[in-house]
Amino acid sequence: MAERTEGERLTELAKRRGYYFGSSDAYGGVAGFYTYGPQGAALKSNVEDAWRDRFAVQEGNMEIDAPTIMPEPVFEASGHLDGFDDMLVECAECGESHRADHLIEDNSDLEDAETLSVEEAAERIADLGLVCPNCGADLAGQSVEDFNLMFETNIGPGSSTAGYLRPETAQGIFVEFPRIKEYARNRLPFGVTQVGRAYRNEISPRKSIVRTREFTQAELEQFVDPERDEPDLSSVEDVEVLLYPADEQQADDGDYVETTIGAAVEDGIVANAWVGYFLGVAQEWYERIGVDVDRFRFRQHLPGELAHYSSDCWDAESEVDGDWIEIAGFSYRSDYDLSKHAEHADEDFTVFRQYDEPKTVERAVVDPDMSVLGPEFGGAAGGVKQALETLAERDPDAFDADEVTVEVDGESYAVDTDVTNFAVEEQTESGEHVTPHVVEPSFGVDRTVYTLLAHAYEEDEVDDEERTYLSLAPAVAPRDVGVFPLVSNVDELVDLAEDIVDDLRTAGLSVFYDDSGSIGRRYRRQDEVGTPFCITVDRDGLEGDSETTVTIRERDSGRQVRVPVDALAAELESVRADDRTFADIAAEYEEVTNA
RNA sequence: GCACCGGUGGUCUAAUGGCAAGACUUUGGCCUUCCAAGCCAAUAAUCUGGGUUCGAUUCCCAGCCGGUGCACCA
Repeated sequence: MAERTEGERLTELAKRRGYYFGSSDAYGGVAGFYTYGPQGAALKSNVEDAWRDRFAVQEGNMEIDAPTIMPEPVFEASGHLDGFDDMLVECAECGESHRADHLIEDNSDLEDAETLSVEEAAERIADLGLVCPNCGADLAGQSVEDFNLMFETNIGPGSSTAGYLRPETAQGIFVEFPRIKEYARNRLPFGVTQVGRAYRNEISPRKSIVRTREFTQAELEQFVDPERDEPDLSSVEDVEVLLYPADEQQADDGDYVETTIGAAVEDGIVANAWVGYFLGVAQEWYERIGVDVDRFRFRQHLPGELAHYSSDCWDAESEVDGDWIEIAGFSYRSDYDLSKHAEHADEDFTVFRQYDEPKTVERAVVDPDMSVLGPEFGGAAGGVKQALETLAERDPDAFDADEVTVEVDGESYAVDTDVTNFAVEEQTESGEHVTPHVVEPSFGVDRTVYTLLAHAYEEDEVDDEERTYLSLAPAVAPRDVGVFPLVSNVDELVDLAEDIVDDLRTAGLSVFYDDSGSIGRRYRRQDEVGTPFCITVDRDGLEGDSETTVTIRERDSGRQVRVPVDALAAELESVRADDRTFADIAAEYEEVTNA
């Protein structure tokens, strides 16, 4: 037992107890896809609900639900098409993989090797006599492989419209921004969330549900005015966090920085206040759902890891089996995403921001006489008009001369200044269009679930016997409570237990009824799936004149208290909602000491 | 994708070129006791395909799945 790693024991338990298992096993299985069993589906759904509550409801944000398939142009705009279309060539000697396009570009005057087909790239490599940069072996004859991490599909019959399964949920939000901003009444800041599946055709899925080809993300896109909006840090400034900044990672004796969100933002460790705000929110949220804070940190991206548009990015990481796994990313993305879509799509991805006072500005304008330009320039007239408008904005002085010259498609056109109707007009501007900046907290739901299970996995000894239990937080545990009659051959006990099951289910709790085998066995069963409480109906609770009582047993400690039947639903709900703890309940009622 | 190792009931293991064994779990029955240990019974497995062989779960090859390392993770 001791030799098996945490991950192996977890995988075994997950399979046996219905948390998750490899999909399509009946057909040999398929790498990178997992099915959540009854417990896992409930746990995951509880995690998603908890995330929704914190990042959508409590923040006053909007949630949308976009399709998982989107047409090709979306990913042309987002950069995923190019970004994923890497050509790799592998060295036969040392096994190292290299970007084929980069190798060719570095060793020839070709600038756009990315546009080559894989066959052409392989030919170039042979022609240029390229060798492996790692070991120097000849790369000629090695096949060049196309790497597209997006799943491609066809939309509709035939194959006219190419589509892709989204590699992240975020694009669904960015693409719909022009309409969503209307729902936000064009006022920044506002946040949009989405919880859903995303797909990446990973080369090598690993580590059970940590790296899969289909996974669930919970993402928030916070749209802010970069010049005006500041987060309200007051609610998180005292939150304590363990930071691992880039410079500490690079230092020989690099160490963590234990600080508070307020101090980290003030000291500039976390450069962006919005990022800092969400780190604080996330820290508290992770704690609440049961992440072990001693095995949790925020790690800053190293300069080399940063996407070129991102000025600061932090990952939330949890420790499992000595490895740190990324469970969320907090990225300042500037206006990159919306600007990209604005370039490619025919919609307005800006928000109109009104000035405090309308401004009067002088603006140079032209109103060319097309009845002259048309006959004179023919088909180029339209282009000339546009060029004149641009010129008036950029260089109004040019219109002081009798004649202005503009270039359209390489041709020069001279226009009589009178014909342009150049004028400097006073205009009233009430505001301006701004492209919002984006702060993106992006959570991996599956990895969060994995972390919760790994951090909840406990083994201890009760009466010299080994016990395995999942110390899951009541807020996310798949089952809220188990209900047992102490023995199954006493009708009174069974009847009352069944009544309690009905009552608790009516109250919205997830209840598991069990009357088979010894009571200890039933407790163990629930311990292993992580049910936080078990209610046992015994004779003692039915005797005497006072109200009927049953015992509630707490999973981690095994402590029991005797609680009136009428109080059960309210007590259990309050614990699930984090309003009370078992200790509060224990203090209020009589503790059972036999056992 | 490469390399190495592995793949037997739900789970963990055993064994075997000739009827595949055990433990735990599960289910039914008995029992009735607050922490998996009682009794009886039942269900349930050799990853897939090809080859060698009279016969393959076993040996060989390929694939699939899993673990580890490398690479990859925009």
